[in-house]
Amino acid sequence: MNAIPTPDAPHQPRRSTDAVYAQLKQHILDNRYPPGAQILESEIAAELDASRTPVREAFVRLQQEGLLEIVPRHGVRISALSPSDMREIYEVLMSLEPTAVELLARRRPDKAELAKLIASCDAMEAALQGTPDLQAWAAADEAFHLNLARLCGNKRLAAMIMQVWDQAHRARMFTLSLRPLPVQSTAEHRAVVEAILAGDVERAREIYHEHRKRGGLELTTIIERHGIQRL
Amino acid sequence: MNAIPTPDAPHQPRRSTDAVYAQLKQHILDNRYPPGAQILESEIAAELDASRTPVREAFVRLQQEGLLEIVPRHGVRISALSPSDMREIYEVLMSLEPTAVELLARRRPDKAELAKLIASCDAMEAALQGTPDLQAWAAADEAFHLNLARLCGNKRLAAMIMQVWDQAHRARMFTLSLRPLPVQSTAEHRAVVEAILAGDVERAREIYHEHRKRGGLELTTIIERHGIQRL
DNA sequence: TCATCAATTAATGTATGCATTATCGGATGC
DNA sequence: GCATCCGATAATGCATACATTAATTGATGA
Repeated sequence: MNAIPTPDAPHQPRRSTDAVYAQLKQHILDNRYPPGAQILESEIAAELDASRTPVREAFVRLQQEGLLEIVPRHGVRISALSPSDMREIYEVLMSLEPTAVELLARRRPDKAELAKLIASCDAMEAALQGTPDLQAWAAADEAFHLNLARLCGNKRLAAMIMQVWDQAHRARMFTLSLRPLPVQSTAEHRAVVEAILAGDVERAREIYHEHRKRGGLELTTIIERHGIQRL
Repeated sequence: MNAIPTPDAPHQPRRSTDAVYAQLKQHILDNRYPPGAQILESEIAAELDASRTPVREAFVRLQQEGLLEIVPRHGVRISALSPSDMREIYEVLMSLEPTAVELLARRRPDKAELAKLIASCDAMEAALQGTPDLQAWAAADEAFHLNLARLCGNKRLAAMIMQVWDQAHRARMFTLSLRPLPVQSTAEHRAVVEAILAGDVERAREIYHEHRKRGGLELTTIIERHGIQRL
């Protein structure tokens, strides 16, 4: 009779599908499967020690996230980003991320709530001291934006930001060493946090919008200058 | 006269998964499966005359779209929207849709390009003449926003708008008869089109933002007044 | 009578087999 | 020599069988 069995303890049973999904996604983000590459169900299945069924389910999930494309009867292809795709991604981020900042700023969070953001700022600054560690900087940058999305209080918004962020991950990593040292970018992050703490919603939004706009421009400039067509 | 396998024209093989997905989605949007309902793989499979495999794939896709939830080992439940979910959805739309309008307006489209939007405006006005036809109005409203998303020139942005729009579909239908006659809303649509034609990017964006803001406020008011918790 | 627990039932998760179809290679004809 | 066609091969799409685990029911004892 009880139609809704609400489990009090949502203990997560290990599903093969989840493991395959997580590893496959990691491999794509790590550029282990290069963009445009065609991959086979059975290869992945053998590699991850699973059958084709969970692999297929993972494929469907990753397709929805835009990380690969399922071409019926042709197999699966890792998504490659064109310059136009990069434009799309940055347009979306320029829309969503300032909104996330605004939502967060409106809540008037205290320093404790922003601890992770502040830590990311510290890490970014540390990464630029002395010999710049671009990998470390990128990781801190990513953590900043991830936590910002999480903190905004809107799960859908957060999920959407993280989705396009993931889509652009490889492109960001690729252009990391081609762009100027992200000193300005680091300062902008710090300024956003301060505007949030000061309760200046409009300023926080504005700084962030400019930050994203500049970042997008920088990236597209690099792409054009190097004539990159797919990444 | 043999069919030469043209690499650029992939004739779409009819996949069972796609059919199951489309029908299942339609049934959810039509409220045939009520929110919160638990559904069984085998039931759907029998109903749509397929095996469980394509049904499961459709489930995964629909979960990614937020229309249902897969609770491991517990089955599948049709998503129910809480007032908080509605807030989230409108926050996302208030962010994305004005951006779509802005992108479209910047392109300086002519009347021909906006034909579908103008037709939707006409249809909305016609639906309010004499005895109001709310169903017809809602269909025209939906067509307007859908085409706007398509026209903005950003596929990712469009997909995101349509996704949350679908999530809110049932709630909109439910509250359709509870809200005041959408005369103001209809006028705002027309005003947006005119601002786009006039090339006034900022005004188009502003009108649209207010339009969405007012719509969200209206809906949340209704939800609160009626004490609706899930829909 | 109620609570607890074991055994049954049933549904999900996974593996595998089968059928369809795309790809590739070779043979044939011009 | 080149294009075309046919057959072999292999990979996907779907169906189904099996394993695992959750829900249910009945029995037992307090």
